[in-house]
Amino acid sequence: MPELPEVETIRLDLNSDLLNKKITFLDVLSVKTLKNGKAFFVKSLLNKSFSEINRRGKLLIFKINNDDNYLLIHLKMTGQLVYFNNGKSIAGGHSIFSEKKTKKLSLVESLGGELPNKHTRALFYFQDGSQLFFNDLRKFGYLRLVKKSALDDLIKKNYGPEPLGDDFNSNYLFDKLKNRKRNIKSILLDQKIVAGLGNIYVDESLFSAGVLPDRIANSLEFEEVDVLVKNIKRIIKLAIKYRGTTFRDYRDAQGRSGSFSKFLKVYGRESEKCLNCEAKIEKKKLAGRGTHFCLICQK
DNA sequence: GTGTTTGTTATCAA
DNA sequence: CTTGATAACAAACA
Repeated sequence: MPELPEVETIRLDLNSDLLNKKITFLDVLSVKTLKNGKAFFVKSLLNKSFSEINRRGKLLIFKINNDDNYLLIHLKMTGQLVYFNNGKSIAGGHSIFSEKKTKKLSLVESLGGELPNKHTRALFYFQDGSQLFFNDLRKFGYLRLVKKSALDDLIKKNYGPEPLGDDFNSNYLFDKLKNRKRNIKSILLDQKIVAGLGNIYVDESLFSAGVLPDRIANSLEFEEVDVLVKNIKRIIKLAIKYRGTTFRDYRDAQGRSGSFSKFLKVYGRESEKCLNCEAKIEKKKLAGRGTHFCLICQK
């Protein structure tokens, strides 16, 4: 599922390729995917172009040239942004197929054939012939146009610091934890506390920090919080470097493919042997999520 | 038919 | 008011 590193990878790719290209055609195939009225949405974007693409947590923020509105795109669990330009393709987000199944497939095949397909919820055509598809199997993702003031309000209200920001540090997190009785995993999943972590990176960070996911927040010593923060930053940086875990682009010929999957130490390794000790990786449900951990390495 | 997958919000309870 | 826990959303797969 796209978390911060996957969304950041998409952002960087799109930023280098589709800025300032006029939108010559767009269509919304699933009205439910829009948070605005369709007519307003189409009218607001047609013949416009994006001047920059930013990100806050897992939310993509497209700035529009000469316009007050911003286009927000959230991929939620199964959203993808697929960009085609001159035969080269860039895909981002969650694949609807498992990794094993997609390995031998081309991009188009992995998406189930030609685009748009039955999961395409919106599409953009640009002046140079390039195309952007928003696919979302489960329809949790959305596209939304908002004014600057509304954008500022919703970010202030819903988003804590970026994990790689200087304002996300040991003192900050320790302060957030000291009066909380929730488990540490649910705290780290809370976007208001730190914006961008999801199930995979929380499990990985807690494992590397040696902290059990069901530890009560206020039971963590400062030293443990310090180690946790350092590991979150390290893992998020590494995951961005390797273009994310669920992200797959198919430009292997250009040598730009890469995946963080090979660095995963606990996520998806239920009942396999721990990479640090001889114990088996445990899995249980916590905070409503599949949660992976090692009983020996994490205290 | 059942359980599982998870980002975010709504809802309810304490 | 705050906090925390859980259901709901949706679709596909094992």
